[in-house]
Amino acid sequence: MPRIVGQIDQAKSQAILDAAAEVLGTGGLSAPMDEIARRACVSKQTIYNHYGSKAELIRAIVDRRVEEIAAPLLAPGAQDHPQEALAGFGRVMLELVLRPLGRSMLKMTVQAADDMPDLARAFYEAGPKTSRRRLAEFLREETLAGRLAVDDPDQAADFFAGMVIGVRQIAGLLGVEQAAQPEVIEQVAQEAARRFLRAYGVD
Amino acid sequence: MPRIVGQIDQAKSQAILDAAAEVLGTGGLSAPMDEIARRACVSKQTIYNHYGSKAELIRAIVDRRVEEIAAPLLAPGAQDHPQEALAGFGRVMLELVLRPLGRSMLKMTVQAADDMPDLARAFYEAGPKTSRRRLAEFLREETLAGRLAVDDPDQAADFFAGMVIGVRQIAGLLGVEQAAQPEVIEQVAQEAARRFLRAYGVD
DNA sequence: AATGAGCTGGACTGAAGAGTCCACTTTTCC
DNA sequence: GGAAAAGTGGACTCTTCAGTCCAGCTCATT
Repeated sequence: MPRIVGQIDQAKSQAILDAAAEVLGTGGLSAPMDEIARRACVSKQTIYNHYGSKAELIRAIVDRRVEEIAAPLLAPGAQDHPQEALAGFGRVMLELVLRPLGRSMLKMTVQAADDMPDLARAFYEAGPKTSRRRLAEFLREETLAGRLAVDDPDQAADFFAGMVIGVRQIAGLLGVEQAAQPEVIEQVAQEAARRFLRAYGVD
Repeated sequence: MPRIVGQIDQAKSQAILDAAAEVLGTGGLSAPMDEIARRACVSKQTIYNHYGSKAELIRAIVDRRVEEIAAPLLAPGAQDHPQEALAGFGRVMLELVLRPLGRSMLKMTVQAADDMPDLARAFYEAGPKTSRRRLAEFLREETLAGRLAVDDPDQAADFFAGMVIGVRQIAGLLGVEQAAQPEVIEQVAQEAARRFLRAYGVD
C-alpha cells in the first residue's frame, strides 16, 4: 500500500494502520493526524510518506478490515446438524460485530460513507452482504437435502442474521452498553438457531 | 427551545430545525452553519439567537426526533390475532428505520455519539430500546393469555425486531441501496410475523 | 567511513468553519 | 406613529487541522 516504494519499513506501515484504526475509531474521523502519529510513535511526515493523505490512510484501514472479514465467514457451514452450523454462523457474525475493533471499524466506515461511497459499498459487500449470501447458500443446500424447508433463502438468511445481531449493532454505534461477554454470544447464537429451526423446520 | 425568550418567531425556529436536519443529515455533522442558514432563508445570527450554538441546535433536532418516535410505537399491540399485531409492530419499526428522515437522523446521531454520549443514549432509549420494550410487553401478555409460548420476552422481542429490520438499517447508514417500497415493508412484516409465530407458537 | 534512503520533530502555510460584531432594516406591540 | 425587539448580511476573529518544509539524525549497505 505504501506510495513510495523502497526501503520502507513494513512493520511501521502496520503500526501506523493500527494506531490510525484505534484513534479514528474511538475519536471519530475528525481525529487529527498528529494524534495518530503520536500513537504510532512515528512522525507525521512518515505517515504521509507511507499513505499520502488522510483519505488514503482511511482507505487502507478499511481495505485491511475487508480482508480480515472474509476469512471467518468461510469457516462455518459443514456440520453434522443444522443447529450447530447455524449457531456457528451466528457466533461468527456476533464476534465480527461486537468486538471493539469491529465496532469502531463500522462506526468509522459509516462516518466516511458520505465522502467515500465506494469505500462504504466495499465494506458493505464484504461484511453484511457476504455473510447473508453465504448463509443463504447454506440454507438452500439444507433445503435441497430435505433437512430444512426454506422457501426464500435470502430473506431467511437476513432474518437469522437480524435475530443474532439484534439491537447490539446499533447500540455499539451509539456507544451505549459495553462489549458482550462470550457466554452471551454463545447463548444468543444457540437460541437463535433453535428458534430458526422451529420457524423453518420440515415439521 | 429558544434561548432568548421574547417575540421570537416560532415558525422560524421550526424552519431552522427542518433545514438543519436536512443539511446535517445529508452532508454530515460537519456541514457548515452558513449552509443551514441559507437553506432556512435566515441569517446565521438568527440561528444563534434561537439555539445558541451548533451543539445545541443538534440537540434540538434529536430531541424533536425523540418526540416523533414515541407516538407510532404506542399504536400497535391490541389486535384480534397475534399475527396482525406483530405485523403492525414490524411495519412501524420498518417505517421508522427506512424513511429518509429516519435514516439521516440515525446517521446524524451516530456521528454525534462521540461528542454527545447523553444525546446518543436518549435516542437509543427512545427508539431501539422502547420499541423492544413495548414488543416484549406484548409478548408477555400474549403468553399469559396462552396464545404464545415465549419464555424470554426480551430476547424474543429483540429477535423479532432484528428479523424485521435485518440488513436494511446498516445499509442505510452506509448509503447503499435506495429506500424500500411500501409493498416490501408489508411483505417483510407479514412474513416475519408468520415465521415468528411458528418459532414461538403454543404448538 | 561514506553514501543515501528513510525517519524525526517542530515550525509553517492555507483553508475551512464556529461564533461574534455591527450598521441597518423589518416586525411587533402599545 | 414610535419604541423595542428581532432579523439581515456581510465582514471579522480565532481555532483547528491537513499537508508541507526543513535541518538534523539513524542506520543499512558497500
